[in-house]
Order: sequence, then structure tokens, then C-alpha cells
Amino acid sequence: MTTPYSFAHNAYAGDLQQTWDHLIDGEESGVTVNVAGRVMLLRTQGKLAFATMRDSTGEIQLFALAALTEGFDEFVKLHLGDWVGVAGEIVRTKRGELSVKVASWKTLAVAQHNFGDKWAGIADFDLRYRHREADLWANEKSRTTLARRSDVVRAVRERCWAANFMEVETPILNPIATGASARPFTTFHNALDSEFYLRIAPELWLKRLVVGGFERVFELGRVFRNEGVSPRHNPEFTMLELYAAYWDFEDMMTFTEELIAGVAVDVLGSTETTYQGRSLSFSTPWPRRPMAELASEAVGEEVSVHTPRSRLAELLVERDVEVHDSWGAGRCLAELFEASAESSLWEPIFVTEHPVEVSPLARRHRRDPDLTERFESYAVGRELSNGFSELNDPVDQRSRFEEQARLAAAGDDEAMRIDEDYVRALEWGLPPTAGLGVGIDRLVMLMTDESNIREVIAFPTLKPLRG
RNA sequence: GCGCCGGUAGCUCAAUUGGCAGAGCAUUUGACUCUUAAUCAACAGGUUCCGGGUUCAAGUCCCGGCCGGCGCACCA
Repeated sequence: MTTPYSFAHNAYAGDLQQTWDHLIDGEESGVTVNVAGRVMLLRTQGKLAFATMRDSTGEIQLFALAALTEGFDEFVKLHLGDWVGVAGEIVRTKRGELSVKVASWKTLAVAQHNFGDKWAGIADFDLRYRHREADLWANEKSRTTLARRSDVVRAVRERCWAANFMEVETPILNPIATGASARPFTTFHNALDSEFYLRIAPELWLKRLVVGGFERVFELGRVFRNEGVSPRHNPEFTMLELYAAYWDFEDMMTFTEELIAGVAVDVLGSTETTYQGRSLSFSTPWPRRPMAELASEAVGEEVSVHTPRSRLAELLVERDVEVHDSWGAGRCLAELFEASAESSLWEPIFVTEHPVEVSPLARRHRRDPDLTERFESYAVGRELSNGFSELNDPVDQRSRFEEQARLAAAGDDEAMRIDEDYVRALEWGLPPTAGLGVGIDRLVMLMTDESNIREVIAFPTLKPLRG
């Protein structure tokens, strides 16, 4: 069957529903439109036929009559899922349904596969994720979730632009994987005869752009981490990273809470929402609490990065956390926070002052050199963002990398490698700068009330079928 | 990677202690000039995820594999 190469489309279902809201039952408008979309339902009744057609804006009924519609006999043989282009008059039927009274029509594409359950849609996760096009066709919730993801990304971008941040792009193929603690994916470039890693974070490149003189930059892009999948982890995910010269971590916390609360207003119309049946408020300001304080409250005794490591290790063992020999007091404190306090942080909060040991790229705290000027925001018990005053001392940075290299040599395959290029970049002078990273997928989960990250990703990573 | 649960017609789901594998929708055919998940009638539709095993008999029980959901671990 040869189908048309184009269609002179000039009206959308959603607009028509609004424009012709005033038509009374049985009234004809005298106005002819060309609409197009997918046949969702078909009801034939002898010499009449009614189809529900959907386009990207909504649904409208097609009303065909044997006496008036060209090719009526073919029209009633349309299949659910077929795409049609229709020309006809806007009318409201006697029973009150706004309709396009079909004068002429064309099949624009046929649906060779079909699903029958107009009520339950498609429920099988495997089918929904492997054939998202069918899922989107069948399930309203999937369409609204992915559309809202687009709204979130747009709002993030517009707010960054409005704050004079310049959008940039940095390499995804990298000779070393750095900027975060994670196992990378490896690949190989034939002509260069070199192994590359897919980026786990764009962080170091972005700071090099600040060194170069771009004072406010952001990147909204995909990063890749070779780790397990779960309802909250996809191997590739989207991160916002943003750097502002002359700011410190306090400034960046203020920007962060205003950004996220602002996105909520842009997308949801309010800072107030519910997540998985529980209320959630993004209204600012968010509390700012040092990690050691939160850990102390959770374990019922005063702990800090200065608490003897042996005591911290005891508290971890009490919580069934396996303590590695390579962990110092700083790592132990961070682990203790995660094991004791993290999951209870429902409303947005900034956890601050992470130990140097777990923050190899963050600047030392101005009041305690064993801590850093770092923050992570949490909501619904999960990390939402991460940021800090950036370490801009090349000597300190080199020693931090060397410490990471020692951990790597001791078997920590997530420890960072020494990035000589980056240390050299710092030698050119990084002004005081604060940075921020936000997991966009998880932010979208909060804004769509989804508990599974796969729902907010159009094509989540799946295991290829075999066998 | 480990643990628990799941996979039956194109889709959504049934199938009793192991006893002839079913329904609704979709498809096909017919009826019907205002339907709304239209309705009515009829036909057709199966490697019960794959491979073994136990049994007179397996969708059901056992072993292995594949894929998915959830939890743990890792992280964002």
C-alpha cells in the first residue's frame, strides 16, 4: 500500500476541543479542518462509524457516514493504531461528542502490530521498555511522564541561562575516567590505537573551562557508570553540572535550592507536591546541617572526623557495615552517616562539611582542614545533588590524587586516577569557584512521582535478549 | 553479583490436591443511521519463555538456562 508523503495538517485535537467548546449537541460549525493522528478506538454502526483519533495534543472523534464520507467501506476497516489524515467539518454529534465529520481521509500509516486491551493497556515491563513506542501509544502515564521530563530539562536550562551560565559540551570519550568515584565503561579507538573511557562526570573539563575564563558554565549531559542497575540506577544517566567563578559552597547551596524549587514551580506550578503518597515541599530555604551533626544525632553520641577511627568502626559494625582496612576516620564517618541518617532525610536538606578523605576534588574547609566545603542535597532519603567549593590548589590536588592512587593500588577500583593534565590546568590558575552536580533523572522522578528510574528514561538500559 | 517473586492466545488475565488450556478485548466474517472500552452473532487463534527430568498424566512438581519486577550490594 502506498501511503502519502505528506499531509496538509492544519488543526490539533486539543485546540479544537477548546475552540469549539461552545457548539451545542447536533450543531454544525461550517468550518472544515484537516486533522491527523492515530486511530485509538473504532465503533461502526451500519452506515455510520465513529473513531477516536489521538494526536499529540489530545483526542477528537471522527464521524464518518456512508452517504458523505469518501471510501466509507474502507474507513470502517481501519485498525486500531493506524495513522489517518482527515478533512472534514467540525460538528458536535447529537450525543454531544465534538467530531470531525469525515469528508475525505487517507491512511498515513498502518499499524501491523496491535494490542487489544483498550482498558488495561500494556502492563508487561519487558514489553513496555523494549518497545517504548507501543507503551507510549497504549499508556497515558508513560506519555505524561516523559513529557514532564522534557519540561524539567527545559526549566533547568532556562534557569541556568537566566543566571548567565553558558551551556558547553565536553568530551564523553576520555583517556582516563575521573571526576567521580565509579567504575567506567571502556572502549577503543582504532586509528588512535588507544583505550578510552566513557565519562563518569564532566567535572574536570568544566573547571578547565573556568580556568580558561568562562566564569559561569554548565553542561547537561549523559554520563556512564559501569555499576549495577536498580530502580534508582541506570548505567547511563543525565547530569547537570554547573560551575560559578567567585562563588563558594554557601553561594552554590543558595543557587541550588532556588534552582530546584524554581523548576518545581515551572513544572508543577508549586513547590508543594506529593511523592509516593507522602507530602514533599521544595520551598526554600532548605536546612543546612553538617554531616557529623546528623550522624551524631542518629547514633546518639557525639561523632566527628576527629573521633577515633576505632570508635567509628565499632559503630559501623553495630550497623552491619563491613569496615575496610583502607578506610580512615573520614570515610568511616561518611559511611556512618549513610548507614544511620541518610534514609530518614525526606524533606530537602543540605548535608555539609564532608571529610576530605571522601572528597578528593573539594576545597578544604576554611575552619577545619580535615573537612571540606562540600554539600549534598537529599530528598526522600536519596541524594539529589552534590557540590562544593572547588579545590584550586594544584599542590593539594596532586596530593589528593596520589592518595586516590594509593587506594586504587590497594584494590579500590572506584578510586580516581592521577590526572596530570588537570593538575597542570590548575597551575594556570582556577579562581575561587563553586560547582554543582544534579542527577536529572532522579529529579524527574520526584517531579513525576515515579519510583523506578526506568519510567523517566525513554529507553532504559536493558539486558539484550539471547538464548 | 546474591536473594525472593514472576513469564499461559496479538494485549490484559483465569485454570481447584498434578487430570481434556479458557475468558474479555484485538484479528476475520455478518447485522446495525448518533456511537463513547458501542452492542449482537459466528469463525479462528497455543512450542503455557527455553532445555532436561519425575509421573499413567506436568501450565502446575524437580534441575539448568533466558528475560523482567522487587530487595541487598554499589552508587547519583
